[in-house]
Amino acid sequence: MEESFFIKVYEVVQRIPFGKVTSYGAIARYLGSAGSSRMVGWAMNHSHTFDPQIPAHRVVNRNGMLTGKHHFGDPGIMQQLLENEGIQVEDDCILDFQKYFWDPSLEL
DNA sequence: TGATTGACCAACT
DNA sequence: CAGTTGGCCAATC
Repeated sequence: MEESFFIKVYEVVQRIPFGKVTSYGAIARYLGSAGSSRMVGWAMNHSHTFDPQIPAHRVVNRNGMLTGKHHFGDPGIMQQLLENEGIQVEDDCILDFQKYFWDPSLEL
């Protein structure tokens, strides 16, 4: 199966357990290219095109900041989804980010 | 078809 | 210490 880079991104994101989050760089690095972290964000932008059920809200930047919240249709949706999973979010930043951080390279 | 951008990260100046 | 640049892959102009 010759899956493209962004296809693999979707696979990883879909495997993020409930109540957990990860970062763009972590996924990109797990795939073998730390520089492709931008592609991860781009892939999330079109995630609904591939599969609208992709939990893109569980993917944040390295600082745990909800940088892509604007791409969920309306700002605030991303925070609502995270809080719905028991994750505390304040000022567009995840509290105890390390506690909820899920590294694909550790699980996969 | 070449150049630019994109929800980032890390290193260098 | 803060600003800039390089890097990666794919899509859009």
